[in-house]
Amino acid sequence: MASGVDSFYFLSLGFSLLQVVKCDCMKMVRQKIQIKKIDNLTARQVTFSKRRRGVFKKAQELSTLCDAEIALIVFSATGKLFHYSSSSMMQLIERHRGLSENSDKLGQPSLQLLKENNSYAMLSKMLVDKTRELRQLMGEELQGLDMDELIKLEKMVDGGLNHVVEAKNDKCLKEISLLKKKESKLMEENAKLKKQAEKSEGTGNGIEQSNSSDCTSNSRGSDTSLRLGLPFAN
Amino acid sequence: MASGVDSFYFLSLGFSLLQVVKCDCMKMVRQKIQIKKIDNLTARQVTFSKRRRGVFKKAQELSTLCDAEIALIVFSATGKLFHYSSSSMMQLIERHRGLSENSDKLGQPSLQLLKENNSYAMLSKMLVDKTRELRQLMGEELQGLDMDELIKLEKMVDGGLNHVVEAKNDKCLKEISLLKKKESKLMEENAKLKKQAEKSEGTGNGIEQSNSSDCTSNSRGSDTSLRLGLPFAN
DNA sequence: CTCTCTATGTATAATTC
DNA sequence: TGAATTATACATAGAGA
Repeated sequence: MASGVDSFYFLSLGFSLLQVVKCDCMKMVRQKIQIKKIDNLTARQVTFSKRRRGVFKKAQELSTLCDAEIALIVFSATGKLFHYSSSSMMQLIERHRGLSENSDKLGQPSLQLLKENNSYAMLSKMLVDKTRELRQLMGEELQGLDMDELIKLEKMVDGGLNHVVEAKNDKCLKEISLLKKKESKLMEENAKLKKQAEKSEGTGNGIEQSNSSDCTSNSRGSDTSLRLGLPFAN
Repeated sequence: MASGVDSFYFLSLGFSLLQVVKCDCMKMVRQKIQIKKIDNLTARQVTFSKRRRGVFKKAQELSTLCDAEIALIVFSATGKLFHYSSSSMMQLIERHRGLSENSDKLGQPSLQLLKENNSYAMLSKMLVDKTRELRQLMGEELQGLDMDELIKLEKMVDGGLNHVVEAKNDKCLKEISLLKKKESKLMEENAKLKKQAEKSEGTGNGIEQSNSSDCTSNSRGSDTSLRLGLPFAN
């Protein structure tokens, strides 16, 4: 209540000031347009270009924000094609066909088409089911479940989590031990080479060559080892 | 120039007034949202339904204003279909097919069938993918994943688990409070009946009957309440 | 056709019922 | 669910380059 009154006063004040300003120096007063074909060709083209971009943007946003699949096809008055689809246009179109009313009307005896549509619809349904299952595992769309089902679901997800963590830890340990092995092997090799280099120090020119060639041939291995090793803080 | 300055003052004044008003009685401050999947399921559904309507409206307006032909297909995350087309969906789709890719025309008589089979195969593939995803969430078929993927998977499953547990706890608490309410109501009733029974004690045979019948009819409710209440140690 | 700029119309996020 | 409300963010008409 109070807020309504307050903002009303504010708006009144705003508008009256605006009016004053307007009388002094404003020329453009944007009209509220009505939705019917724009007469002026140029204006129509400009509007088409602007609004087309707007619609495509909105479609993309909807697809991203809400995890929806969208296909959008636009033909300009001159026949130019613009289109967008969040995934595969063809797939979306076919899915649309499969789900919306019978695509081939008038008793078309296309048995094969019928069959395909049928099994297509079935496949589609399976996909929907799987998707819902997936979403429930991710903790969404849970409102229809009762306590027993929720507990069962929790156990499933918990079990899954355990498996994943286990697999992760295994992989982690394996990678670590593998890298440690590589490390010690390389250190060994390194030490050997250093010794060799010390021996040949007397000749005076063997150092550079052997060092550089060794480095290049081994650098990939040791680099990888170090890079991968760091995150585990060992 | 002058207009710019004027309107700037106006805006300043407006905003400062607005701030004052805000401090007094405004609560809602709309945030600028970023375009990425909305986490909260309810919010996502609400946004989907709002923005979907918005996109469809924009599409219609574009079609009317600029004499364009438009087809729009939207699948919600749950697989529900929404669509619009300014003329015939089929016709637009066919036109799109004809123009978008002239890959294999000329003498291919089963072009349509081919494409349908194609998308059928694609749907099949999607199903396979979803199934694998499902199995991975359950902690199976993990051997192909590297550390990064495993960590990502763990986070996903963990998040899912949290959601499920949360939903379960909510449901549980709700059931408990409902049952407690029932319990107290029944106890009240019970006490009343007991009093009544005491009054009629003079008759000599009313007590037993009323007590026993109350207990049996209420035992299920209170038992459930106790059993469900225990895990939360309250 | 594209881009910019500004003032405005419109869509919509957040919230309540 | 769906329907309001409100304040804000965003889209876009109109004009010019």
